Amino acid sequence: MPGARVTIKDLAKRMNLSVSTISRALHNNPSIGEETTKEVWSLAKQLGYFPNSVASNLRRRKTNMIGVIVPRIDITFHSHVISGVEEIAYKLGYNVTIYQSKDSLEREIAITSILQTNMVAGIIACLALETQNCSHFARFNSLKVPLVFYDRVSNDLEASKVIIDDFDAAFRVTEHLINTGCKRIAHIAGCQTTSIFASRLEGYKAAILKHNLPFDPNLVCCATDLSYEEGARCTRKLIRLPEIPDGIFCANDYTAIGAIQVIKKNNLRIPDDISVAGFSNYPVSTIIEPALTTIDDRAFEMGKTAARMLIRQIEDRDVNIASETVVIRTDLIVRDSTRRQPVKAEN
Amino acid sequence: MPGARVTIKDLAKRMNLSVSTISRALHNNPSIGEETTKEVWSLAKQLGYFPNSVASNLRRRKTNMIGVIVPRIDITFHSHVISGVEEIAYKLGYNVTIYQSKDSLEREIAITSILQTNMVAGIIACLALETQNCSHFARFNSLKVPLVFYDRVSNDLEASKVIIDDFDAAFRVTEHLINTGCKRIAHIAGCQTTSIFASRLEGYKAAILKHNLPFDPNLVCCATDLSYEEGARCTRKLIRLPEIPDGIFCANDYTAIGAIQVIKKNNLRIPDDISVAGFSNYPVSTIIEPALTTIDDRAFEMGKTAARMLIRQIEDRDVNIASETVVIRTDLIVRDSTRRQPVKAEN
DNA sequence: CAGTATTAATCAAACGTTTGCATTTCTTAA
DNA sequence: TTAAGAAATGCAAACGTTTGATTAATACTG
Repeated sequence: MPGARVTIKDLAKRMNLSVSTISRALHNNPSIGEETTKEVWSLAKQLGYFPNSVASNLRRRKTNMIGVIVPRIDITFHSHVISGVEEIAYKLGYNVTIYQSKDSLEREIAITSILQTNMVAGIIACLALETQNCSHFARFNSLKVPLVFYDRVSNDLEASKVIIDDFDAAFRVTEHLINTGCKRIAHIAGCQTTSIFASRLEGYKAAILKHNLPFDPNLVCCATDLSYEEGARCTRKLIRLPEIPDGIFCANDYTAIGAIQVIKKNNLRIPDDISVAGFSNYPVSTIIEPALTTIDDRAFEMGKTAARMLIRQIEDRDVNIASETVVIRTDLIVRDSTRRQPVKAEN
Repeated sequence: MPGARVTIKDLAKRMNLSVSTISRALHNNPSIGEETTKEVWSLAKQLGYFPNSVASNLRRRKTNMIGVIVPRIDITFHSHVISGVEEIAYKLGYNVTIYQSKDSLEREIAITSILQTNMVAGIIACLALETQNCSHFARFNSLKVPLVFYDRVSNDLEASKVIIDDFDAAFRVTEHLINTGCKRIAHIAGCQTTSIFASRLEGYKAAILKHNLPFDPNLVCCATDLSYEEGARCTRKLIRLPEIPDGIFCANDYTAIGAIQVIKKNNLRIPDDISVAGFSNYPVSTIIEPALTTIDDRAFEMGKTAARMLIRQIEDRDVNIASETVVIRTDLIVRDSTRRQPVKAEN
C-alpha cells in the first residue's frame, strides 16, 4: 500500500463510476458530464493518480517513443542533433530514446530489433560508417513505422531524409579559397564509401575545374575517421610535396585543427602561406588560432527538422506521406584561417 | 495482414500449443520440453516474431527504461556522461530515454511526472541550476524507483550519487599553481548556490591558506553560467587590478579559454606572466595555445558508474540497497598553460 | 501394482488502459 | 401520452504478455 500506484480502477471504485467513465473524464471526453469530469479530475489529483502509459500504449497499439540511432553520442555534431530532436519531441509530447551504433553494422542491426520490440512510434537515424546495405531498416516500412535519416542517409530505401547539400557546401568553401587567392588547393577527404564525403570531394573538384585550376590527385588525401591525428598526418604529407599546396580544404573541423597545428609547427603562416578551411563549425573552430573558416552545418536545426518531419509522419499515418527529403541551408563562415590580405582573385 | 505483427498467440495457434507454453519456450523455461522449445524458436524466427515489450512491461509491472535528466545534451560533459550511460545500459539490456531540463526547475518537475507515467525502472539525473529543493524527486522513493544523481546532486534526499571530489580537485590544481611559482592566484568561480562550485572555491581557499599565501577576496570572481564570455569578462577585470594575479584557476574550461584569449590579447605571456588552469578537460583544452592545464573529470566514467549503480539497485530491488555515494577519481592534467621554466617553489 | 515423483503442457487471471456498443435516464416534440 | 432523440454512463472485450495453480501423462520405487 505504500507505493501502490493509484489506477483508474481505484478512482472508479471511490466514485461509484465505471472505469470507462473515468477514462473518458480524464480525457475530457465531451460525452461525460461537466460536473463528473471535474470531480474525477479533482479526485485524481487528490489521490495522486498518474496515468500508466505502458497500459495505454498497449491498448492503443502505439507509443510516444522516438528511437534515435547515432554513431556516437559524444560527438559534437550528434549531440547537437539529439538536442534539437529532444527539444521538439518534448514540446510535442514524445519521448526520445537513444542508441549508439558505434559505427558498427552489427550493433545497428541489433538496435533495429530492439526498436521494433519496443514499438517505437518512429525512428531518426544516422547510418553507421560500416553500413552499406540498409535492409535491416526495411522492416519498418511494413510495420508502418516512419523513418527519418539524417546526415548519413541511405538511398536504397524508401525513407525521409534531412541532409545538407554537401556538394554545394564544399563547392562554396573551395571557391572561397580560390577567390582569396589560392591556386593549389588540397583536400583532406573522408571515407569515400560514405556519400557525404564523396559529395564533398565532388564539390571540391567542381570548384577547381570551374575556375580552370588543374586538378591534381596528389593533393587529395583520403582519411578514414577524419580525426585530429589524421588531419595532422595528411598535412605532414602535403607540406612535404615538391609543390606545396597554398590551401587545404578539410572534410571536417577535427582534421582542419590537426592541419593548422602541423602547419604552425612547421613555421608556415596561416593564411599567408597556406589557407585552411574545415567543415561543421564545431565550437573549437573559434578557439583555434587562427580561427577556422568552416561550414556551419546547423546540427541543432537538423535535429529539430528531423523530429518535426518524423512526428508529422507519425501523426498523419493514414495519409501516408511519401518520403520527403529536406536540405538544410548551410552557412560559410569566414574566419582568419582564410582571411588573406586583400588580394584580387588574380595576383 | 501486411504489417500485422506476429504475436505469441499466432505461434500458439500454428503449433496447437497454448500461449503459456510458447511464452515459456521463448524464455527457455526448463519446464518445456527441449524438442518443443526448439520448434517454437524456429517457427518464431520463420514467422518473424518479435516480442512486444510493451505488453511484457505491463504484465511484469516494470520496464527496462532508464530515464536520464540532463541540463542540456549538447554540453560536452553531459554528452559524455550520457554516452557512458548508454554504453552500460545497452550491454545490460536497458534502454535510455533522455530529457533536457534546460536548467529549469519547472521543466525538471514536468519531466519527473513524465518519467513516472512512463514507469521507468530507474533515473539518472543532474539537477537543474535552478533546483534548490528536490521534493519532486521524493515520489520515486515511495514508488521504489531507484535514483542516482551525478555531478550536481541533492543532499536533502535519500538517493545515490556519483560525484567527483571537487574540493580535492580544486585543492590540487591550486597547489600545483603554487608549486610552479604562483603567489597571487585568482579564482573564477561558479554559481555558489551549486555545491560543486562552492566546493571548488573552498578547495582553492584551503590550498592558498595551507601554503600561507594571503587570501584576497578581490581575486575571486563569481560567474553565473561559466561561459567563455564570462571567463573573458572576469579576466579583463582581474588584469586591471592594481596588483595583477600571476595565476588563475577557472571553475571550468570554457572560462579558462576565455581567460587565455584575453590574456594573450593583452600581451601578457602564459604561463610566464599568468598561469591558467581550468576544470573538466574538454577536448578544446588540448587545442588552445598554450594547452590548458586542467582536471579530468572523467565524464564518461561517471556515466558508466551511474548506470552500473542504478542497474544494480533496480535488479536487487528487494535487498533495498541503502543509497550509496561514489566518488570518481579525477586527474590533474598538466599542460603548457602552467608549465613554467623550472623554478623552485621560492624564487 | 499401487502410489508417488517427475515432466510437459494447459488454464485462466492479471497488468491498466481504451473503446465500440449497449443501456439508462431525461427532454422534447407530436 | 408516447415515440424519439439526446445526454450520461456502463459493459465487456481487447491490447500481448506472464505466471501461479492445475492437469495429464509418464516414469520410478518399494
